[in-house]
Amino acid sequence: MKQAKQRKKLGRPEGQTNLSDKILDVAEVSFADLGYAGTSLRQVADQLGVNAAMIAYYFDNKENLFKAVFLRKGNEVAAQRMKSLEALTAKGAYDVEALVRAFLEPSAKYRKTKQGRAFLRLHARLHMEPEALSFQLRREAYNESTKAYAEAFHRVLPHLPIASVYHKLSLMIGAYLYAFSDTNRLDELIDMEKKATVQADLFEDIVRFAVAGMKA
Amino acid sequence: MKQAKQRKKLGRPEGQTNLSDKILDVAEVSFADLGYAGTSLRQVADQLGVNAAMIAYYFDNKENLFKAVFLRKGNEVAAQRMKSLEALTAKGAYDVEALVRAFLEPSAKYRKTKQGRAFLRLHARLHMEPEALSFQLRREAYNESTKAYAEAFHRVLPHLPIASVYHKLSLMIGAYLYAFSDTNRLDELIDMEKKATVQADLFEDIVRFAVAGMKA
DNA sequence: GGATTAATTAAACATATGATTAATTAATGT
DNA sequence: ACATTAATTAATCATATGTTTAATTAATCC
Repeated sequence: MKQAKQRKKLGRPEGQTNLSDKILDVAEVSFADLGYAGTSLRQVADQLGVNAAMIAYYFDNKENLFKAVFLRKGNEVAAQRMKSLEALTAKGAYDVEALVRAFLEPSAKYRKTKQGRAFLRLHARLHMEPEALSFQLRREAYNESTKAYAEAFHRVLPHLPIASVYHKLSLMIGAYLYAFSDTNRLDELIDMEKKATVQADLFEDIVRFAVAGMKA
Repeated sequence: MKQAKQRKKLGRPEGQTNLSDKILDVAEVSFADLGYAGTSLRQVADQLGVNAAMIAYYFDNKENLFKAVFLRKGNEVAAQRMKSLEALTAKGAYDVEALVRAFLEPSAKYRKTKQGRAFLRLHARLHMEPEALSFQLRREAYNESTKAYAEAFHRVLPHLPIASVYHKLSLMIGAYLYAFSDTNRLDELIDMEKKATVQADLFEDIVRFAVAGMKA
């Protein structure tokens, strides 16, 4: 028998709840699956069994919540990319493949958890949206590292004009965004019998594809 | 001085208005720029200076309007892809590059008009959304032609398992979706001085990148 | 231990949304 | 010419939304 929606006790609860982190997690999944406009703050709060005003309490408003969700992991990705690039630079020598791996690895790591995959879906959506907010957030999180990688690629592909390096980098980005978003319907398109063949390694496939594309 | 919002004449207007096509056009831009959930039917109607009930009159409801918008050009793309593939098959011989061109050309053509570019933005968004409606529409529009191309690629790349061909095809799709969506911020990232260098041909860049990736 | 601050709920606000219905006018069919 | 059908507006419905405010309770500070 379904228990009647019991009234919660008023006022501050005992102990600590870590509510603001929980809000980020639930919102991340909702933004990933329903998008920014499709996400209702009330529904996010309901999933946590918490009053909707708590979102405003911790994050002021919807836009700010979205920023917090995106930048939480977005900044991590950018930082790890920069760190790997600096390591390669310090080592003195790198090639196209090393750069491709260093660029993609931070995102690839998120594929291992449910919450990480939600971020990757959200991330892919964000990149296909022309809204000002999306552009602003991507600028804030990624401008620095993307420019650094473009210059690094330019160093190992000196025959290409820098504009062409950016073009290719963005083709690589499109490819991995789609692959990591889990929206490519591969499961639907590949017959079961044939699927066993190559469960191989999606990541290595992407690296091979991107390396060849960059060098072409 | 702003003219007061004048009341429109009641009843059927004289002549014909082609309203249902106009609704599709305006909705296409709105879905592209604001997404499905972010699009308000009232705002679409307002842009046309028409009552919101007209959308229900022609398209029943929002979901149905979205389907109509997407399938209008989505089915065109699929049909053109199939036609090109049949032409290649009839000719007897084709290679990876011919297949890549045949697959991408129908979408590339839409880049020439404002309305076509709106479709490409909408199209890219749709592909990164995990919602059931998106999957259903992509299935309806693209399953047949995508399978046909996968088999054709398999014929010219016989050493690759079919599952791997699908993987690569989907990487190529991710790349072109992002490139044609005009959300890749290339204009922002490439400095003005450097931009003049290669305004070259975005389409040829994509073809080179994708051909190399498929063959890799 | 009393005052202050932090974390929570309940209630309400203003507004926006997708959808439906009834009335109205032009076009079409007979 | 008249009846029917097509295309439109105005008004309304029910509901959902993001946000704000006041009340309430626990934790922390002095």
